[in-house]
Amino acid sequence: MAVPPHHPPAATENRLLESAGEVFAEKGFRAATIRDIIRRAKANVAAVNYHYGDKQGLYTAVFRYARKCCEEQFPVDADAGSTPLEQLHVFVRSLLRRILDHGRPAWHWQLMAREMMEPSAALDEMVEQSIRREFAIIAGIVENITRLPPHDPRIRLCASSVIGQVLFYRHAQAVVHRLHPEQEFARKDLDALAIHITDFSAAALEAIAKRQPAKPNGRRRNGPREKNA
Amino acid sequence: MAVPPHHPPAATENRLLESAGEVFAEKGFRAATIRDIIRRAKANVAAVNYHYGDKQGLYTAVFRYARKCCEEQFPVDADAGSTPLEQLHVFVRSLLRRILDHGRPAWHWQLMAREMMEPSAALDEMVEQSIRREFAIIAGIVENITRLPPHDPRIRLCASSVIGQVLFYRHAQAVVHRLHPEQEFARKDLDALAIHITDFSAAALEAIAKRQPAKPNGRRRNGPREKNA
Amino acid sequence: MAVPPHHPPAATENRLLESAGEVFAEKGFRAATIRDIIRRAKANVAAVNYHYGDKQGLYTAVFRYARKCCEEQFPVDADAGSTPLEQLHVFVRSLLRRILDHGRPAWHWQLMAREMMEPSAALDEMVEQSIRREFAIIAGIVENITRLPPHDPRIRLCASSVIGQVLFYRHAQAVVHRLHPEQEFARKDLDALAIHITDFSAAALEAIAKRQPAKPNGRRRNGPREKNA
Amino acid sequence: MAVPPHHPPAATENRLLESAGEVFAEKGFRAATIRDIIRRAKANVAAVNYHYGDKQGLYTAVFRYARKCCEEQFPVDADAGSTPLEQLHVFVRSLLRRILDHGRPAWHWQLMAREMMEPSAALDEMVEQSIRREFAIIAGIVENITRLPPHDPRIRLCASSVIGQVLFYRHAQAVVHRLHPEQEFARKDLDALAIHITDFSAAALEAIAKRQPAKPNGRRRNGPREKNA
DNA sequence: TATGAATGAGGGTTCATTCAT
DNA sequence: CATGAATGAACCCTCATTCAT
Repeated sequence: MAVPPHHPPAATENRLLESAGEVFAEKGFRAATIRDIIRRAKANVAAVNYHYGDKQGLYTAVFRYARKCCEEQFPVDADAGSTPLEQLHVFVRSLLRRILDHGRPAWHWQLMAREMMEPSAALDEMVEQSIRREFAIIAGIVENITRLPPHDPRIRLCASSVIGQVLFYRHAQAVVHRLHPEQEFARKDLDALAIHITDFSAAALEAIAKRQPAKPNGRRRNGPREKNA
Repeated sequence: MAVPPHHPPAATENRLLESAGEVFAEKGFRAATIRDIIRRAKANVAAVNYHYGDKQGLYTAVFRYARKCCEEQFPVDADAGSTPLEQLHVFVRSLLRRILDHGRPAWHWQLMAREMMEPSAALDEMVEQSIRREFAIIAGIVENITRLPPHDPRIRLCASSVIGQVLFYRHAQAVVHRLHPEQEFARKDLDALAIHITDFSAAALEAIAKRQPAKPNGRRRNGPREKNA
Repeated sequence: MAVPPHHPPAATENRLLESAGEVFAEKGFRAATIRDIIRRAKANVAAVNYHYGDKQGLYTAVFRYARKCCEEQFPVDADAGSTPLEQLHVFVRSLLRRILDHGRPAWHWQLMAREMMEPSAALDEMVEQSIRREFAIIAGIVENITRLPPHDPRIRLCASSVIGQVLFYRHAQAVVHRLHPEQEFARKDLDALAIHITDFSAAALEAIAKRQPAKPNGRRRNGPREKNA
Repeated sequence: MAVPPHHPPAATENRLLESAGEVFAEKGFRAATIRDIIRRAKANVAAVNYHYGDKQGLYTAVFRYARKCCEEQFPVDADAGSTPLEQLHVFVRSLLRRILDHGRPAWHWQLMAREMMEPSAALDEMVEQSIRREFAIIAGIVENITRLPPHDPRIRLCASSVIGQVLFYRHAQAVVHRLHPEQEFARKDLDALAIHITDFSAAALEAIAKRQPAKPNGRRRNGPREKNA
């Protein structure tokens, strides 16, 4: 007979994590109730405290679990795409799919969005363990396209501009639904969105690139005079 | 002489709205407790119920109050700036200041961000009463720059791209702080940010314009709406 | 010019008493809220405390008001009816109408019923000021019919039997409605009920009367042997 | 040997039911406070919510508990007593004891009285589950004594007259105490009362019987219902 | 005299957590 | 290991009452 697997009833823990992820994402940490979670997981009310100490412990466990799942499902392939522009496209499309596609775990990025708004210790871990790396990737792509010097602060700004365009559809999804009900978020719609964001960003970045080689002689705009031009 | 006002007109109500705004923005609707709010407002537990019916009533009142303040403080001047590019800059800078500058009420956009993530009836009102109008403004600016036909869906996408870049600093502020602690958000930093976003977006929009079949000087939506129809 | 009436704004007090009577009768003392009362009376929230000290004060005032109204509307005519049996009929019918007829003040006996179940100081006053007199009347009638000696305890029992049959339709009205939905309580139904109760009681009382003159030789029943007769 | 029961089976629940019964009977549903109940039951505030959902749930549970107790303590023996008159006596005495004797649960009929005055869903259940059956019993007895045809409405009136005499001492107990302080309610006093009410009612019913067109010995509804239809 | 804003005690309910089994 | 009954703190809300006007 084969040795029984390490933790036969780890099944309970997994169900707990899945349920907790869904509920936390749906309702937020405070509004989520343990009883809601254990009901979905068909577990006992004491199971949470038994396995994770308390509600907070379950929450952080959920985050680790989510990151693990996410990494397995979307391995970071920094060099997908042959040209920088293609890399940009792949990056944008991948991010867009991850945060909006109804794939598993669907609740991961909803949790992230919540954490961004109301950070807890979980966010620190998230930033260090994955976000920083992701940001470096897009920064690298931006650097390649713009040919800006490696530590030019504009790289950071441009990377933020790219990411901001993408995250908009997660953070402001409710507003988009209300303003433009015709906008859907099926796979093909996401890919169309990715193309737009890529084009938009590419044009901007290439404009910067064009100003680059010639060295900063380009007249920088100071902004319009405040009132009467 | 007029009779002195019955009470310092609704002093308690105003204190309540201010405190509630802060607490709701900080903790969210659920997590915010009435006791916290009335403690800050130096009011009584029952005051909320008396003036606003219940917690929910206070919440919507806070939103209306915030919108009123916001409109007084930042009157919509759709046509500030002489050229479309300047209009773009004014719009971006103004939005950035509103959502990040610590003007009064400082908590307004934090509340908005929460509503976007977890919409309630308050968001519907907000969309209809102000967001839709704001979006129309930036869409108009985009239309002028790109010379796209009025209802081209790309206008909506581009407008979203612009707004997304701005909102990023509100919604993902916590992440930005952690990734780039050197980024500050004083007035001058915001203005620098506005310049970047404007430049980035302008380049992208002008690239689109260039691809357009130079439908020559279509009437620029520029001057004030004709007064007397 | 005639002197203005004693209390011109006694109108407010009257509206207050009327409203309070209705609400107290409907919901009971505890469940009735001052705000409910003043809303119906179109009065101010402080009016109750101003005029009657507190809720309890209003309650007792309502009772006095109710008794006054009742006495005006149904003056006690102990000697209505020429024969004792007719007196019995008049008494029963009158009581039945008072407690069930939808006349003004409709809520008086509902209040009484509540007080009987959960006595307060108001009941003491009510007993001394009217119930005792009413009971003496029916006791007198019973005495006349049965020819029992004036202080025979059976008089009290019989009077209670008569009254019990009548009150049943007020106190157990809800049950009657459920058990016998066909039973209605319009004026004519009440009068039919009165005839039944009178007949029923008269037969019982006359049976006692018959046993009377012959002196207590009638075998008194001890009740059935407990199990096997 | 069986495992020892997990807990003293629902000891808390029973204490809760008993305390709740007392408090509800004393103060009524609205005025009764959960905190009062749990204090008497030496239980926790949340126990009520845990076991019964909410206050209302506890209330209906109390009613079911009371009925169960009552049925165990006073099993319905419709045919106790050999003659109809003896049956009448047994019925009256039994009802009187149940509603006034301080048997367990002492508060049951006080609750019932409250429900009759201010009905809730609990009354419906009570009517269907026990009152209707009880009323059928007394109606059957009345039918046997009066020899009225089975569905004669007078049967219902007479049964109501009997029950009304009994319930009077429950519903108007407070008035009786004030009017006739000498009336006591010990076991022997109740039995004396029962004799009076039986005699009073018997005389009335026999008078009706005498008026009946001697429809001779119609089958007396006496023996047990035939077993096998 | 009459008003309505303000108060504070206390109500029902919810919830994370613990503990004996 | 796992359970479910039990706990107590804290929440939102209601209400009679008061006070300055």
